[in-house]
Amino acid sequence: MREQLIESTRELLWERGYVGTSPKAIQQRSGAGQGSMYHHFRGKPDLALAAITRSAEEMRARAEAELSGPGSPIRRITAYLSRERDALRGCPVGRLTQDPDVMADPELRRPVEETFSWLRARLAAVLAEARAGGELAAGPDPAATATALVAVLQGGYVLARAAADAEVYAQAVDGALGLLAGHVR
Amino acid sequence: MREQLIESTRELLWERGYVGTSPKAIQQRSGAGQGSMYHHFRGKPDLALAAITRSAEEMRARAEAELSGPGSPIRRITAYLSRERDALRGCPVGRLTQDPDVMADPELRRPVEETFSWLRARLAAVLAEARAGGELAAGPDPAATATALVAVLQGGYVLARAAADAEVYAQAVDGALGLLAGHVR
DNA sequence: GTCTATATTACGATAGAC
DNA sequence: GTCTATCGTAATATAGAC
Repeated sequence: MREQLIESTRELLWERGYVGTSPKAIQQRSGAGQGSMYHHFRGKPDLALAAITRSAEEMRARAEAELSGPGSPIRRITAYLSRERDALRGCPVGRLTQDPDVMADPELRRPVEETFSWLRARLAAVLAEARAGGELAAGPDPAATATALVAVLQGGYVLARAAADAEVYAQAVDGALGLLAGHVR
Repeated sequence: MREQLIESTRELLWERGYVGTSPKAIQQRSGAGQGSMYHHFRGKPDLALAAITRSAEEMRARAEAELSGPGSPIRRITAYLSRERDALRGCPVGRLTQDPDVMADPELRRPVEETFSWLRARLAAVLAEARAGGELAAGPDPAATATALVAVLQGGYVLARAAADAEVYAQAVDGALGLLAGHVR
C-alpha cells in the first residue's frame, strides 16, 4: 500500500501539482483509506517528499544513462534532447517549480534544486568534452549552452501545453538542434 | 474597486496560480469585501478571465513594441531576449500552463494559447526577415528557431526558480544568444 | 455597490476500534 | 495496517439588508 500511495501521489503531483492535490484524491487513486495513508505517512508533505524524491531520482538516472552512454559527446547530447517525451504532460520535476508551497518548503524544494543543478552541470561537462575533442567549435560557452538546452526542454513543455500540441515541443527541440548544428564538427 | 480586484487577482495568479488562489485571498489583497467581489464578477473564473486577459495583452504589447522597434532584425531579437525580467517570479502567462483548471477551461485557456502562438509567429517573422536581409545564415529554420528561443525564456524561468537564482535565467539567455551568434552576419 | 449572515462542500488531520 | 468517526478550518458561493 505504501508503494501505491507513492505512485499515486507522483501521478497527481505531475497532473495537478502540490496545491492541486488533496489527500482525498490520493486515497481514491491509490485505493488506500484515510487511516492507511496516515499510518504510512505523517501527512501530505511527508508523502509528497517521498514522491518527489523518487521522480527526481528517476529523471536523473535516465539522463545519466543517456549522457554517459555510447557515442560521441554530441551524439549523446542529441540523443538526450531527442528522446521521446510526453510533451503535454510536461516534466514531473520541472512542474514543481511553479508550486509555491513546494518552493517554500526546503525539504520539498531540495530534490528539485539538486536535479536541475546536476543536469546542467552534467550536460556542460559533455559539451566541454565535445569541445576538447574538436567536435564542438570553441565559440559557445559550455555552461551557458547547457543551461540554454535544458531550458529549451522545460520551455518546450510550456509551449506545447499552451498550444495543446506536442508537435510544438518537437519544434523547440528541432530549433535548438538547428542552432547547435552550426557549431558542430 | 473592480480595478483593484483585477490587479490583485493578476498578482495572486502570478504568485500562486489559479488553484492556489482563493476568493478570500483576492478580497484581502484588494481590500474588497465578499459582496463587492461578487457584485463585479460572477465568481472566481470570471475574475480570473479578466486578469488573465489583461496579463496576456500586456505581454503581447510589450513584445510587439520590442520586435517592431528600431534596429536590424537580429538587434531587435537580441533586445527582446535580453530585456530585464523578474526571473524568479517567472512569466505570468506561461505559468498558467501548469494550472490544470485553467487548461481545462476553454475560456481561460484561450488567452494563453493565443499569446504564445502569436509570439512564436512574430519572432519567426523577424527571423525570416533577418535571413532575407542576409543578417542570418540560411541554416536555421525560422519557425523552429523562434519556438526554441521562446522556450529558452520560459524554461529559463523554470531553472532560475529551481536554483532560486535569477542568474541562471541570464545564463540560459546567454547560452541561446551564443548559439545564435554562430549563424549571424 | 458594499456589508453581514448563512450554506455546502472540501481540506487536512486525529482518535480509537478492529 | 486498515476502517470509521469526528474535528476545525478554508473554499466558494448565495441572500438579503443597507
